[in-house]
Amino acid sequence: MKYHKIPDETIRRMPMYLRAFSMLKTEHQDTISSIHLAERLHLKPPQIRKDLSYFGAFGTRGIGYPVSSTAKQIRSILKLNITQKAALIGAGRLGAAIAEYPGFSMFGFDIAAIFDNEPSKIGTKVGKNVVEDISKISMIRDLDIHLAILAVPADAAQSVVDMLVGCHVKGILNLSPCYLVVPRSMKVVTIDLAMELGTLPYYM
Amino acid sequence: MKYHKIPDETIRRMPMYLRAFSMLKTEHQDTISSIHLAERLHLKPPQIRKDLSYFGAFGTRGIGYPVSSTAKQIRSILKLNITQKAALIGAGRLGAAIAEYPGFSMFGFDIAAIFDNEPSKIGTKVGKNVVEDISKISMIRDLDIHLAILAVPADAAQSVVDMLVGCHVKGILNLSPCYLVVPRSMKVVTIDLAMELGTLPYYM
DNA sequence: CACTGTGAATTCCTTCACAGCG
DNA sequence: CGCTGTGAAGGAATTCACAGTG
Repeated sequence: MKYHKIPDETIRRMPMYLRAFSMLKTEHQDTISSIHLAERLHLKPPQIRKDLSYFGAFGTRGIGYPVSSTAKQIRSILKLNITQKAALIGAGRLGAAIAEYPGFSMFGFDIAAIFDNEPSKIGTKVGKNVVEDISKISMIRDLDIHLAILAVPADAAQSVVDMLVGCHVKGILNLSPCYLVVPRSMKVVTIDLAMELGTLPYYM
Repeated sequence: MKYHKIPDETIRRMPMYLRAFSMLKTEHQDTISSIHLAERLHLKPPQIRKDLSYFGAFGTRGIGYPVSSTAKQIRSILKLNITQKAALIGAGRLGAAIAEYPGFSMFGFDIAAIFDNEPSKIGTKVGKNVVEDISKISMIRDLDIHLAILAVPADAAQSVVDMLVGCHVKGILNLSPCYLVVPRSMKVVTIDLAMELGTLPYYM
């Protein structure tokens, strides 16, 4: 295919595809057509074919996509073929839930450090990590971590982000309901539970 | 303005606007222009003007939008002017984090019941509610609750949803990484943390 | 005059329709 | 034949540009 800018929406769907292919693999299915994959994911078949074709021709005509090798391809496109270390900031209830969330490992994420500012939490174990004092946040740089998950109160989020900039963090998953000011080199994804819930009554 | 279908993306942004206007109100600002609001929200001014204009002419030319009355308008558009009761299914770590999440009240949400299937959790207090046995899920119908938040393991999610259909639930915020089969009358929003995190390394 | 409100233009994304291939 | 891969068509959302107004 000749040059095309890859739509952001396509990138957003790639992890969906990765999850689907991973699950198919555990089901010992070795190929899947765009039609059947579309059914699973509530998408249209041409959508899937076009999305995947941006990155190459992974499928076999007449058959479909080989599960195992396509999963591997997607993993390397998303740079999830190498373990991605992430730091978790905030060891409250939400932080603890995230630390023990089993779903990250399928994508190759590893929570490699946890920080909090509350003395009573520092030194306790959350998931597999011991909570460190936020003042030791430069550990993130030393450990060569480039991803952070923010599970702190909204009014603390920006000041934590400013620290993370200095630690060479490149991507943030922000769970606070607030807008973060970051350098252009940093990518932020914000998830705001209340906002997502806020659209539902409109449709009911 | 003549008839226009309102874009889904506009609906998705409305809670953002509501949050922004609510915050402006607590800051005692009484008007805001689309330019300044756009700066706060990292959007473009015409986007905001167009979004709001789908629902009417809330602004004052030469001045901007009146904070208090626009907030009220958005709240009623989203049907958040009346308290929306929600049931929380799953009282694990994630469920507990959600039960105590302070952000829901700004949007008028009230977690009115919590359910779990684990005997050790039933009867304990999480947030302001006592955890009920999932077998009592029909309480949802009796309490006239039409929203549910799903914080259960992925393999349990579909079976819970099937029960919720019978309870006349109309909207679900699903926090499990899975696709739910629901009747057309039901609206589902799924948030998959790992998937959101999965896009970040690509951009780094 | 400074801003909103809005048709028109543009950009972006999805879907179609079919050529091409195993 | 059945499915992928893909230009082209279509549709949706964003942005522009400016008329309209307090």
